[in-house]
Amino acid sequence: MQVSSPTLTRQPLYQQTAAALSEILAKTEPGSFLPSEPSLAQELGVSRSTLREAMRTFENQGLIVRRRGIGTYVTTPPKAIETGLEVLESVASMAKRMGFEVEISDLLIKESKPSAEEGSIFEIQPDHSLLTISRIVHVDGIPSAYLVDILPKCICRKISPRIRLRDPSST
Amino acid sequence: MQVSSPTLTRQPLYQQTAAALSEILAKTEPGSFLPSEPSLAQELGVSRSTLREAMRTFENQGLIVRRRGIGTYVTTPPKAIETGLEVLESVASMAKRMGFEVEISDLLIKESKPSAEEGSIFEIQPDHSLLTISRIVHVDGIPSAYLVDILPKCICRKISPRIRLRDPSST
DNA sequence: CGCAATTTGTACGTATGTATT
DNA sequence: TAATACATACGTACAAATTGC
Repeated sequence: MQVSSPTLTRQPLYQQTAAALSEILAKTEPGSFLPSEPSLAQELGVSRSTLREAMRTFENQGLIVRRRGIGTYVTTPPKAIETGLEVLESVASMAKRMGFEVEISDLLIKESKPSAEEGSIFEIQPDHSLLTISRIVHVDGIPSAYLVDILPKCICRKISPRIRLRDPSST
Repeated sequence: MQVSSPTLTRQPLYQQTAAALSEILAKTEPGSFLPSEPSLAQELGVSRSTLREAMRTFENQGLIVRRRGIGTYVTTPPKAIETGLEVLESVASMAKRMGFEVEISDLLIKESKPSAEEGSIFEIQPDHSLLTISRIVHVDGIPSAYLVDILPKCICRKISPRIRLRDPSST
């Protein structure tokens, strides 16, 4: 199960490996484990580093889960979809990884108080603030996704300590 | 500008490097270039691989842009925020990278026809379908973000060829 | 136009750390 | 304790893109 002939280098080896890996994942029962990295690498004829680079994609997408000391198993897919979507990975990073040109436009950040529903989702007090971040992702120039993230302002620091909002009144 | 003493290994070296790099980024004028990877690596006292692993975070966040043959420069931040937020990287991958436990719940995928506004955003025909994907991201068990992605169904295949929707009527 | 220098991207091999069984 | 599996880290080499000569 070699990945490709060494002479054809149109695509990076790790992407070719990802393609081959994709077929293996498709044939693997959800919940069951993949072979170990060394054996998989040997089977595909690539180094372990390259294999791991290829696996990275699927891990980010949440299609596989890797556990130190245990192994790597294929995720049980969510009910609504057959194989994974970008449940974990963002559309932007996914497209970028596949070699497309990615641009962000219409970035908009709003601060607001939670509605009743939002309050129940996040289990926060009504006086806490929510941030709503929306933007449009362009893939190779065409608008391809409209993304909205809603998250408590307090969480924001935890996840991304570098964030610093300007005074909203100045916009 | 060494990253840390070699004996303290509480945190992976590339994360310590990311922290050090973060300070460098903060002191770097937006739009200007960083030193080359070899020199930066030497300055920080780590290998180029480790430095690149550290840079990966910021690249995914869109804080830096790397150009082969040119160099790496710091992004001009969007108007609304002082430093970058997860404009490119999803909340989930960011949190995961920082070592938090990440779970996805309440995944919901709806198919619909575009509204007038949505049609103008995506520049598609009214008979094309839109997919609305929503889910809640839990970081270390607490609900931390509500994410909504809206994208044309036709785009979906391009970005994520592995997606395969089930018959909506069966849900 | 080609050629060389610079810079990031990819790929490999090896060694060691850490978690699980 | 030992064996296994993934995680991290290093060094090296070459490929590919860009710039300047």
